[in-house]
Amino acid sequence: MDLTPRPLGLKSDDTLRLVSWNINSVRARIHHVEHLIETYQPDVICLQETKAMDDVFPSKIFQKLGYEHRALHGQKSHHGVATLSRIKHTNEAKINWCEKGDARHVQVDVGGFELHNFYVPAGGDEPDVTINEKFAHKMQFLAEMETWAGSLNKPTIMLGDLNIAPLEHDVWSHKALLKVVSHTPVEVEAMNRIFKAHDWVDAVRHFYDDDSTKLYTWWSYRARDWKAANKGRRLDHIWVSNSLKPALKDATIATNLRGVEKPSDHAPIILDLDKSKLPDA
DNA sequence: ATGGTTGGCGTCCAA
Repeated sequence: MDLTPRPLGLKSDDTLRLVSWNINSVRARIHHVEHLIETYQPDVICLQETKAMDDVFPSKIFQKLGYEHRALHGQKSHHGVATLSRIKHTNEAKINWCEKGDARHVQVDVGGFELHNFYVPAGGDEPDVTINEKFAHKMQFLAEMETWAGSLNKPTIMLGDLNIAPLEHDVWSHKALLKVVSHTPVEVEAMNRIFKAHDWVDAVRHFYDDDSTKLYTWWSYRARDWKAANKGRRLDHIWVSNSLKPALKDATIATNLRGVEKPSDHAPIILDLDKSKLPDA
């Protein structure tokens, strides 16, 4: 079975290509980044779970590959996000979600929109806020995102590892996962509230709008054969303001990068935007 | 079948 939803067409000069990828350690997988860049030539790369402080982030390698503009929000051992760009970005900022000091967000202005790169807490094993502090943290994070989304007043793209698979066909088995953190109704409802708090478009599902199409971005390391089992979940997302909808060109999930040696457990997700239909930068 | 694997300044934790 071919897991790639649909290959992207050749990248043309009028395309702005965005990638979001939970890389699970940027240092362990720097060659995978090089492979991603060779294959797709993205203009902007948003990474999550970089697991590296800014002083050990492989900035020189990205510089050499043409990503001169970097917004790093790193943390030792855990979390960490980074937005790397070939085009100039401005107004770099970080939000301290849940007042925990975790490196789970970085934003920039680029390409005529605000770009927010997120790593939402996974939430632990037990979907019960009264006994699982990690799940309580996840729910609080989502509540803060709802308020944040309601306050947006510019064309915005938000993306990253949101650690929720909202739709029935965003998981391999809706029924089997109803009580599994990432697909519980309480999480999906919280995600839907964020979706309603701003005029969002789910930019990846937009190109596969037949809701019966299974789309996954993550496959557990624990499966003997991830591809054969194909018990995936769509945990990674790109949402764009409705005002940016005319610029949407194509999207895909780069499952080839889940199949390489020592892969991340997440595949990159890729969005192509029509530069001529974006607001002036 | 409640297992299984991965990365990190790590000898367990979080994912």
